[in-house]
Amino acid sequence: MLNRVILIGRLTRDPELRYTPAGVAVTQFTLAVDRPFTSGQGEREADFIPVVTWRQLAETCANYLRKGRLTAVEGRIQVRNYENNEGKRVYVTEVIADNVRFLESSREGGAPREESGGGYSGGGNTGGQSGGGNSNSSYSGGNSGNRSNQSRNDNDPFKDDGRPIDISEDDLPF
Amino acid sequence: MLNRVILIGRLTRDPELRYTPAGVAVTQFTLAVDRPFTSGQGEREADFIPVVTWRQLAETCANYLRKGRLTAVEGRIQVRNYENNEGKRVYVTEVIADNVRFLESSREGGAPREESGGGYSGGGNTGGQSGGGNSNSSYSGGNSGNRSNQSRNDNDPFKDDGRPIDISEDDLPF
Amino acid sequence: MLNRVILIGRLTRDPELRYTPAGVAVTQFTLAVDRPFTSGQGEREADFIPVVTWRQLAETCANYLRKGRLTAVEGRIQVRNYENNEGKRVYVTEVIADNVRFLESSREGGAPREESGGGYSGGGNTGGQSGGGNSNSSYSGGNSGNRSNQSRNDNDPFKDDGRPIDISEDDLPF
Amino acid sequence: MLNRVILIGRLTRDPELRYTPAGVAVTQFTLAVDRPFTSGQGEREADFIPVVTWRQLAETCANYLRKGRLTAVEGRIQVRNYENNEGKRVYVTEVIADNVRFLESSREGGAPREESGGGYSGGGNTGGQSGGGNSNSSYSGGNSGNRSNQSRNDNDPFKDDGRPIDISEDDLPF
DNA sequence: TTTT
DNA sequence: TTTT
Repeated sequence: MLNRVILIGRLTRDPELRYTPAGVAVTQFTLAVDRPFTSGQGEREADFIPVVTWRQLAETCANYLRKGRLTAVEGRIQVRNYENNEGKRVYVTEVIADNVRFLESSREGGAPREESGGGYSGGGNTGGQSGGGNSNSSYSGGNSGNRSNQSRNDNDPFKDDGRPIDISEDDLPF
Repeated sequence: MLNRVILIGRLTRDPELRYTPAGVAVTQFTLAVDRPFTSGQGEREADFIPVVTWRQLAETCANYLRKGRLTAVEGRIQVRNYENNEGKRVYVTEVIADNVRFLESSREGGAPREESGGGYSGGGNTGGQSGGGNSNSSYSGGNSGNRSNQSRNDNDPFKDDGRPIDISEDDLPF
Repeated sequence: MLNRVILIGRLTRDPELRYTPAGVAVTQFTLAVDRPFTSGQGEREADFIPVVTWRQLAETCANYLRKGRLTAVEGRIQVRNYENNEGKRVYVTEVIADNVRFLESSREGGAPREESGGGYSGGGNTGGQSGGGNSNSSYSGGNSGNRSNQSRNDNDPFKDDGRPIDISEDDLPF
Repeated sequence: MLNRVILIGRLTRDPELRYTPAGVAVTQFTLAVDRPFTSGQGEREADFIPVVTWRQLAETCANYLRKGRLTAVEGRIQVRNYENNEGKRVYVTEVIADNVRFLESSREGGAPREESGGGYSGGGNTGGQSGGGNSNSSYSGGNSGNRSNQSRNDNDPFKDDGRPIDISEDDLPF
């Protein structure tokens, strides 16, 4: 009845933009969020949390987010499952974001911006923050609750095999 | 750097209380949280989100929560992983709760209270809400960020096989 | 850049529904939220937090919420200010809710339902939870960030003097 | 029963550190949080939200936060009230923070660091981010729910008149 | 002015 | 009284 998540962390890699067969944009990235304590061995650990955005917000994330950037994400936890090759049910947990804030612009922290062989096909993702400079931009997406992209396991309908995402149109609740 | 989750949903089963070898209480349950929209087929779906509590809060949850009860949970997302029998890395995502609110007392909604063959060994979990009646109780635990219990997959160090949880003491960050 | 509030508490009175001159519905109520600790004198205290909802969500809240009901609210903090009669600036802080969950239906807890002399003019607020029984209902409003209603001080443009709310149309950001 | 706020915004001024008569540190600052929409006149507005931190977290905030810095805050809404000189009840709403994240280090954005005549007496607030550079620091305080500092109105027991805060010891719930 |  |  209520499902709200807020995360601040850094992208572990450049975001991946893909499109459903119907042309709906989906961007996936993983946020490394440091834990607020150290492990028994005194090491600082992090949780690596997969995040999914849809439509306009997906395009914006693909254009402006990069590996290493500090980012705030607001959304809800979604648990989907599918049957893998061995007939075993696999559970995938992701945060479906409806609000993403870019806490670092291109000029500041994070990894150096390498526009090269990114895995995403959004095109035109040059330019960074138009106004540039120190103003941390922020974009927020619609309330679109959604199915989501994830590419960890075999037989995953969202697995990235180079082809468009294979889901029926009417499985998309928008 | 920031990781906050708030959920309201209903327990899918009675909670399971177990103890680490060092005697630390751990309670696991799953919250069914209805999605705020219907699927393409017009069905109302839910996310089933595993929740873990530790120590005093674990005891209280085991004592007062039951299948079907409406419950609010505050915590953080934790992603842990382990290698399964086939040498494959398995990822488990859970909400480590540090605050749980019982939105229904024994008298109200939820499933009827059946004290019988619960899977937990906490003992003495009778009594329900002392004052009972209409006062929704609420208990909050320490800040204990923690390793967690989960019992879906083979080789999971937290899998419930009847024996105490098999983790090294110094893997427990408290 | 990010502003998110989640509250669970009880209504201190029946909600008040009013309309802007343009006919936009606004409902105001106050949530009593118990503090998680006791005061120096050992008394349990509460914060009384004003909540404002707009449009469809306002109508639904006016119809289904009543004094004493346990309620969850999601929204953002808004601070508005105006000059009072003595030329002093007065600050008003409210939670603008975009999501409200009714954690108790009419049958359960809360105060008895007295439809009588309510201060709101929404009309037709009979019926309660259609399906009734144990299913806690929940309604969520649009993303409408908004100016808001409040009736504490003199000269407050939102003060309830029986007449419609006196604000210019183009002060309403929707 | 549940009261959680998460904000990201910029300090409108340097933080103010003070001490209760018992020597407990209290730091107050205001966060400017841009609204996610524009006003009827097309202007981007902000909410100015007062934040209060206590004890160790108060010291850390006074040492490392400065006007203009992008900051994340986690806490709860508190509404306190007192009678002013004219015998009128005044309500003060603040966010009592238990977790503050410094999203910009001294090197990056924000106003230039002017250590001079700050209004706080914490002393030794030199050094900035030790390691400096790109690592955004973050400090989290205890669960201390607390009475709080604020200096807007006459007769406010927390008003800053240069002398220590005038509250009875046993009004401090810790 | 406050809820249970 | 407000930040970028």
